[in-house]
Amino acid sequence: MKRTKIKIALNSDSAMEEILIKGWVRTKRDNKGFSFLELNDGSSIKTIQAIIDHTPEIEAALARVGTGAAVAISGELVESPGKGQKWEVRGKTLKVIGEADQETFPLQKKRHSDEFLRGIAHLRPRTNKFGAMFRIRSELAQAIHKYFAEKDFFYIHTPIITGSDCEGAGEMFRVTSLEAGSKETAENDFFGKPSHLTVSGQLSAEMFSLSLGDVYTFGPTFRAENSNTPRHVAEFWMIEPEIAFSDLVDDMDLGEDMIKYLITHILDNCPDDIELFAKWVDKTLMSTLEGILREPFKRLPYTEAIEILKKTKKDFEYPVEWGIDLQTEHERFLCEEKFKKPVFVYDYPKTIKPFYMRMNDDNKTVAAMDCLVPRIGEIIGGSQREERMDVLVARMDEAGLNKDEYWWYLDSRRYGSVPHAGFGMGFERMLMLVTGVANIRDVMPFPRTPKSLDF
RNA sequence: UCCCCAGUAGCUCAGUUGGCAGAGCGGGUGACUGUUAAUCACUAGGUCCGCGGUUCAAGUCCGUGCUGGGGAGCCA
Repeated sequence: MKRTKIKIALNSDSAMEEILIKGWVRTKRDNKGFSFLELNDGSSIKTIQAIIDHTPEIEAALARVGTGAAVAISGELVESPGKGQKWEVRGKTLKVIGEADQETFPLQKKRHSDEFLRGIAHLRPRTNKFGAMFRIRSELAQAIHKYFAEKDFFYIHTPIITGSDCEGAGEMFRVTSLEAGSKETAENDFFGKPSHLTVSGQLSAEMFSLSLGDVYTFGPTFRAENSNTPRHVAEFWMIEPEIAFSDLVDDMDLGEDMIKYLITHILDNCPDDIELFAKWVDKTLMSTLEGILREPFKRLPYTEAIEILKKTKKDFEYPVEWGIDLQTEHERFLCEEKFKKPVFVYDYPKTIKPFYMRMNDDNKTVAAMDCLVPRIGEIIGGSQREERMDVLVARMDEAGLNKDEYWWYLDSRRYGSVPHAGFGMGFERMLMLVTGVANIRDVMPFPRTPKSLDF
């Protein structure tokens, strides 16, 4: 007989004379003459209760079963006479697939701290919370592809290994095939030049936007920053759409529409898993998400943001002046206190933004935009790209970049250049927004952070 | 990388002016004919993060290192 997934069994319309379920025991309750087992197989957050009468064989099997053990139970699916569940399995046979030593199995029938579970990241998906998390993570990834497919975007696989060592988005990890301690120079390394893990697929994506129109990348990204915060990791996933014949307003429209689509999709498709987070992790989750869906995001030019910050009576640790980059305290004030909703801040001073962002007519600001959301901060960072060859070259010279390294990038402006824009969205930060989880290490299977590379 | 806090049983934590190491939960054993993180009784369980120092005596005080957490910077 084929096993029935627990999710399917629990959704059954009718009783079943024969059923086989397999899963991990969450709890065993013994009575005189019979026992209850609750099984979870990961197909949903719910467990199915099995009741099984004691026989010598069953008792021998039960002696080897505790929390965490993997078992198979065959029997019939019947209406439960007990409270709390519609269906239960009346077991006839019990087979132990994999034992779990109760003296050493670290997961107990109680809540564990997030810190403890991080130390056993290989087992934490067996808990309700992390099982729910990783089902939602899967669904969110699928929703991203669905969203772009519906809008006729093309999915581009940009390279993980990059040869340009100055993409300007942070410290990079070196890639080499040389032995550790080797005195060989980069010319004798695998690629014959320095190579690194990508910090962004943007420059590559731009090339395909200027060919296929609307494109996106969705893949791993690496930053060798020594960041120790609940919002940063060394390896994370980023979504980077790039849209041709488009400006900064189109870019913000896309970002806002996408955030709303993804939230709606998760609320519609993961109600049981989201409920756990709304109940145990963030009591304000539902009102926060519904609030984001309800209204248009605030769109605020940087210059106006500075004026608002200067006018407010709040005592900021960092003084506000036109030309500074917004500090976390400023961003939080704008989206959590002043507007109480997601805020796009746009048209930043050119001095604090990279060379590829499009120069505005004031010659002081560039067409950049950051989307700030409550609690998480920057979830999207993007810009309209500089499509004018002469302006772009001047900006590269200002930044002291070697134009020879970017010959292919400049070619895209030399031949058939068009206005285009794009942004990067942190996939994990989106997951934090959707679930209310406060630490990015708890939305990833095996997070990579400074001084931490277990599993 | 900087600032702050923490590290005691498997987990969560208490531990007084420096004086014999504690609780709840979990585990084990037993009881119980419908339980829901079952209940009840009994029971085992410790490198007090590592190293060095002060002291008759250190979980407790001092120094240092490691690890974890929070805040900041960097950003997504």
